[in-house]
Amino acid sequence: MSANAELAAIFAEMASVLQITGQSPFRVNAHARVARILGALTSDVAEHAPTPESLTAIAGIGKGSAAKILEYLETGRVAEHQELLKKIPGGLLDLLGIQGLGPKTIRLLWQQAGVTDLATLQAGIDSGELEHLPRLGPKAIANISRAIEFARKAGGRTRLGAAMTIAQGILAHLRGVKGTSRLEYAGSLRRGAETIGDIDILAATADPDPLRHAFERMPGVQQILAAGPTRLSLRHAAGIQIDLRIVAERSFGAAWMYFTGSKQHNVQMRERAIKRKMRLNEYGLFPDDGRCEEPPQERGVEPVAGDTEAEVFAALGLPMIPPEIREDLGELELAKTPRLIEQRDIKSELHAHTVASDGRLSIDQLAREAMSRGFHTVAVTDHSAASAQANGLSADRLRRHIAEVRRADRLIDGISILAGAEVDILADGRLDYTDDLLRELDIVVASPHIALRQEPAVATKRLLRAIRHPLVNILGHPTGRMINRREGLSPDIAALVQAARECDVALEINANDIRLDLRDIHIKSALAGGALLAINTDAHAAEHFDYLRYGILTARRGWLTPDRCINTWSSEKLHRWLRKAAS
DNA sequence: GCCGTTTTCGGCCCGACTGTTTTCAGTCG
Repeated sequence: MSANAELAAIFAEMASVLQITGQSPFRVNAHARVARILGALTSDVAEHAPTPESLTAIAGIGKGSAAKILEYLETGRVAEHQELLKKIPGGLLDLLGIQGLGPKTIRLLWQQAGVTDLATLQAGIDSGELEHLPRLGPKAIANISRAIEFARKAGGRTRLGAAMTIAQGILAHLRGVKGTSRLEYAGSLRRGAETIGDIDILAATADPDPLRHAFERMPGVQQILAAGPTRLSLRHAAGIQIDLRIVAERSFGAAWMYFTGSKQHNVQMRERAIKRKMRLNEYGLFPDDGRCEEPPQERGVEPVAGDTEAEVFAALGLPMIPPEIREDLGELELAKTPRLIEQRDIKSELHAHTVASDGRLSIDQLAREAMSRGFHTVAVTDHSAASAQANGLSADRLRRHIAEVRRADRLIDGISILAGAEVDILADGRLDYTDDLLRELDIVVASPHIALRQEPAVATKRLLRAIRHPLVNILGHPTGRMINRREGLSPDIAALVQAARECDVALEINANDIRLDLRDIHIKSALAGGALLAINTDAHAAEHFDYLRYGILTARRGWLTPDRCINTWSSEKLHRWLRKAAS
């Protein structure tokens, strides 16, 4: 783990302990915010010999946190963190993850019933002794019990692609309900986060009842968690919570903005409204008339904006900020939003497999699928020999495969088919094919598949060696991580970026939603460091081309503009770039 | 704990819903 990630974990843990021990919520927030900031930094906090001044220059980090960061960099620990951990049983921190259990209740359970972890909580529920605690009746206990069961079964956050599929199904189901004029997904799903905690759906209708009934009775509903007039919340058999919020059409923009978040972005937006003598909530942006006893929408105050998100942003003097970058990471300081990459900008697929290795498509089928997506170029990049589990190609098989690709390229009009390979980066950084063989290819994607538990320094050296190989064009899924399955490598991204820029190698954003590698903050680092990026689906089947949307969402989260992505280039520019690398 | 075109002290976003409550605390997003 990088210093940034370790420090982020320390601050997050401190926030949790402070919460359970009943400290000021503002102090808790301050720690949580520092954790978030550190986790999203694009450069290593240990670099450039940080000083108290350089650290407090970062918004949200004050003198106290700066001192703790420096203490960690010097000694490898934060004394106050260690002290805090002694104050409560470690198992209590796990309980914060259970839906419906907050810090106050956890403290109550601990101090008055001796609950110290998940096991003692479960025992307390089973024995019935918790029901005698103040504010905890049979219903509350039953809810906690079901939440534990759900957390155990669901096993954490849902992958972006899986959540998107569920959300589309629900939208399709609700779209048929009469009177519903608008229906959209929001939340972290709309922001394109790599994993989704719950699916947020927003609807506008003049007649909420039919919609509420349709939502509660749709297939897969396991438990209704809340069902008010405008907000419903339920658990779905797919192992994810789904929230529906119903608003009037005139509030849709403000509500969509609120429901899309992120939470921290919303806080910043509302504070900005206050500074401008206005008040922002999910019903609209209202002039502040100084009366705060009742919210403005309930007093018939005419909103300044609210129909559309663009209106609300404009009324606050902001450009339309794309959902993917609403993370309170500097987006409100923009005078003009960068033109982020879009799916229609993509004109080539440069990493795809055929039946020659572990794909399901022939060369011909792959080419026609790419053509149907409007691409001018597709690269056939089957696995190299070391990937035996993926039926990787020996040198002889690759030579015959190249000939077949060239033949297909001659026979099929309308797209250029490149002969390439996804060549394994061996544990020491050597490539799995000889230079003579690599020289016969139009494009080389070099990727790590084995030895993915290497120490960061070893991994960095290994990947740098691959980037510096003169015949490599793209570094494929650089960390090899698989979401919810394996962590992958943690190389020094800044070092990879610098080498990639010097060697004119593109770093891949693998669009398969189990990979999404590089991830958003790495993309930001790559942009800051001047490296090129590629967005590839790593298709093994026709439908895998659909992964592109997840690659695009991730790229946008990294603020990627089309010019820096080689897949947006014209055929001429792309092929010139590839030839230049070969010469 | 952090921050400052009203502030170096006194603020710190805003609303929906539930359960155990006779008026609201806790949780969530």
